[in-house]
Amino acid sequence: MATSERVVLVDGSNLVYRAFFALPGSLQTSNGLKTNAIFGFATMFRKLFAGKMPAYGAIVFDAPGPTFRDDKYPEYKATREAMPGDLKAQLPHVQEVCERHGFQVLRVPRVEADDVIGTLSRVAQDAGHEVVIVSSDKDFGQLVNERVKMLDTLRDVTFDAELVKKKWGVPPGQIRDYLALIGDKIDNVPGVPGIGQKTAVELLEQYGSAEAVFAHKDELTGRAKKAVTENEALGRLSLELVTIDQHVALPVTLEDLRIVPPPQEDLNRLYIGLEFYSLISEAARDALSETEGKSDYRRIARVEELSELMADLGKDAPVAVVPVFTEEPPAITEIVGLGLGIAPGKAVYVPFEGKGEVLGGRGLATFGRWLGDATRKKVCHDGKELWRALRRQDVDLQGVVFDTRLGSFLVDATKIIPHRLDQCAKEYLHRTVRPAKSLIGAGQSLITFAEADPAELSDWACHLADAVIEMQPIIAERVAAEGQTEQLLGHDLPLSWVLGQMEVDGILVDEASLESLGVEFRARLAELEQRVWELAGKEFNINSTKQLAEVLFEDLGLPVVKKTKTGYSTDQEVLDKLAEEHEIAQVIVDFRTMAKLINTYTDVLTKSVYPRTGRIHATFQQTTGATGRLISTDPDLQRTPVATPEGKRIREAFIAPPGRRLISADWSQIELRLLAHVSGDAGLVEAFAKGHDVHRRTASKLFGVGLEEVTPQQRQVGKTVNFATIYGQGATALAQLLKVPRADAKRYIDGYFEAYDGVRRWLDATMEAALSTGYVTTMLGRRRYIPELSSASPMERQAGMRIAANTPIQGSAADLCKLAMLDIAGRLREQKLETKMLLQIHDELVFEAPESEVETVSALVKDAMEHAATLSVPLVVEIGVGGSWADAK
DNA sequence: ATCGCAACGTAC
DNA sequence: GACGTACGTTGCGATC
Repeated sequence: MATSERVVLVDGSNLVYRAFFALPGSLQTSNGLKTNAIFGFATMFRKLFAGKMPAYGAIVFDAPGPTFRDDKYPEYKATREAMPGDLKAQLPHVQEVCERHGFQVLRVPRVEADDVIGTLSRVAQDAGHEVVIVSSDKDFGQLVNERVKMLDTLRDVTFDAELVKKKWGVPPGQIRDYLALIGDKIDNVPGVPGIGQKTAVELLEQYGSAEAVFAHKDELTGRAKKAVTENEALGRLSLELVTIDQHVALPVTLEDLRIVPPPQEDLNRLYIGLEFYSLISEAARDALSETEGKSDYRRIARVEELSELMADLGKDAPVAVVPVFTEEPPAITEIVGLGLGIAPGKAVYVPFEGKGEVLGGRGLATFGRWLGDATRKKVCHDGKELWRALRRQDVDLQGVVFDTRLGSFLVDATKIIPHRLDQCAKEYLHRTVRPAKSLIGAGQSLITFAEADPAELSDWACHLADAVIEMQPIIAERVAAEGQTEQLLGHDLPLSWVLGQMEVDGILVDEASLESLGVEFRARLAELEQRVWELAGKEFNINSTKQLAEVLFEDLGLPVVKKTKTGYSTDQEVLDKLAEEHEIAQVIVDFRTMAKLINTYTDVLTKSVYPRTGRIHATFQQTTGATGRLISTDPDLQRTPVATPEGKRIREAFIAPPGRRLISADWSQIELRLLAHVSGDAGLVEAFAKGHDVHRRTASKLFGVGLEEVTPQQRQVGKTVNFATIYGQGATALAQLLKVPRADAKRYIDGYFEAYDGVRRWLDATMEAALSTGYVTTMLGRRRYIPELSSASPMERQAGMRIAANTPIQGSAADLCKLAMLDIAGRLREQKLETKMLLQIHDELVFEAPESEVETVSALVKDAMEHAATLSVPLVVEIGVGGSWADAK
């Protein structure tokens, strides 16, 4: 028998309809031809060929005229509406797209497309081929087996027998019975009226087939019995209608469907006519890589092969290492396998767990020697994530010489966020990587990577690793061109390991107190809810701003303070105003506060605790914050409440274990000090140099009073105006913030720039430089490009200006903190201290220290943070120590 | 059912 | 028109 080849059978009308409705009608050529359905088809071909060209293929449509089903049941498909004109007009072009991919278009008179596909599928599998049916129609579920899969290209889900069962509740062998029972609205198949999806699944589980259900109708009970007894005839008819005939006579043989790819130029010409410019470049690139030779992807099956592979791996050229996890991080997952990108087009997949032949724990232990060998050079895309996962398997990843994710961030932080591998492959290689969804499904049909098809998984991992090894030199060159190589290799890459350690260590949480806090808050929430309902005179969902607005502004007739894009605003500011009018407003504010604490904090934090350690192991994103700030996710610990008494109680649940203490160290007014430094403003620098209260000083200038005469209210204004500068705020915003007339706010701003004219000059210079170069820089020379500055919209440009004002300050503060973290991590290591750095909250670092180290570490940390950089103003760090995070502040 | 967006609130 | 950087919740309409 010939070797197994791939046969792709496309359910033409299914795809054409779905593309038509899924893609916007705005997709059209300049002369008005709608192209959404055509585009859907064209992108499908790109997806199909992303792996390899199938050997055979056909697109099947229904031929006009009746079929045997219509003879049998005149109402068949009778309810179907005529094809929309916009779609009909696209059909000839769809056909052309198919033909120029080498696919035949089949229409067989008196035979429905389903039966053509069914028959071809049988012929192909009998010949030993692998069949892919492209459709989302559940009818085809009945054809699925070992050799036949069903592909939903729009959702990127491939159905095998297991997924069919998962999705519809019955295995492929029972799909026709299932459909016979429940019917099919679209095709107007009646089914057995009275039997729904749930009952059908139950009946088939018990009896195995529709036929058997009919045979045992007397044993049934309740509604099912009545339904089956009364409608058996309809059920039998339905069974005939939904059964795909796999033995129809066809005017073609499988061999007639062998794909002979027409010249690429033909397709390009067609795409140019249809204005599918993005696909033209794709096609041209695909053609190019085709001429460069086929990719060499393989899979390691035995440990012996592994040893051979490891011999010279990464000795000279670095190797891309791309992990496949059981499920998508950041959930704590295990490593399923590693893709190794050895050279462009050449990759290997090393499977440790999962389906098919795998190397198991012994394989990982063996390969761990290579992973831990610092002399073997590796390239990662997010090495921290790999390092962290390997740590759980007792492997210490060493020898990472480049990280494409960190590199991409330094090339241009904001063009793509958060610099995932798929985004980067698109940006730097113009390559679309196959989405994970296509291997593991989504939603209800979600499986783990360990359960994915081994051949596909291997191919996918090789693709990813290939992308990384091909991206590396491109990104390295761009990083160098931006002058960021030192930043990458000297700061960001080393810092990633420090962050990884922080993530692995995690912060200890007092779960019991968090939970009792939750119970208490919930009780209070219930009371507040009752009170709101009482005052409103009815029960409603207070969380719904829509319902709430209705109650406030329609039922109670309260005055509308401000509006949102879609209706009335009910935010804090509005409620504060309404509190003067009606008691309900304050209760709603309290309700919101309580709901927030429960939903966003107590509940989420409790769920985030990792049972094995009793700790929360958040992730620190290094490539998300546009200014270079670190970002904590899963959970977001940087937003742990601190302002209110209730919020503080949440921080009390973050604790040190017995014999240890938490140390919190935070910079005082880091951003204002940086503003003083970068602007060199004499007054501001002097204020900090002399240790004056800078908010008081600003207030004294604004109000023209002596430092001693500044009232607390005036100082508050000074503080707000100081911050306004950092954020590039205008008079309107400041006025709202201070609740003063806009004219007063304007006077404050003018007064501010009069008092600190160095700041004004710096802002002007920064703006000028930004406008001419298109970017701003931070202390360490990191760049942020600001495309908004050249926008046609004045509003966008204004936003660009604010970004330009803020980024050097916020970004430099981030730089400073990263420097301090690197320094501290190094010193803790050198001095063999047991203290662990756990959290970074932008200007605060939190440590867990043994009692005996508290004094040493406090001094060490203070010193490192205060001398992270030499500025024209002193840096001041405040240290707190306590048993909990709340106490340490 | 699933997805994306709006509104809101929290931190620095 | 409006305050820079973020994350994450709930609700809700649209999608298929």
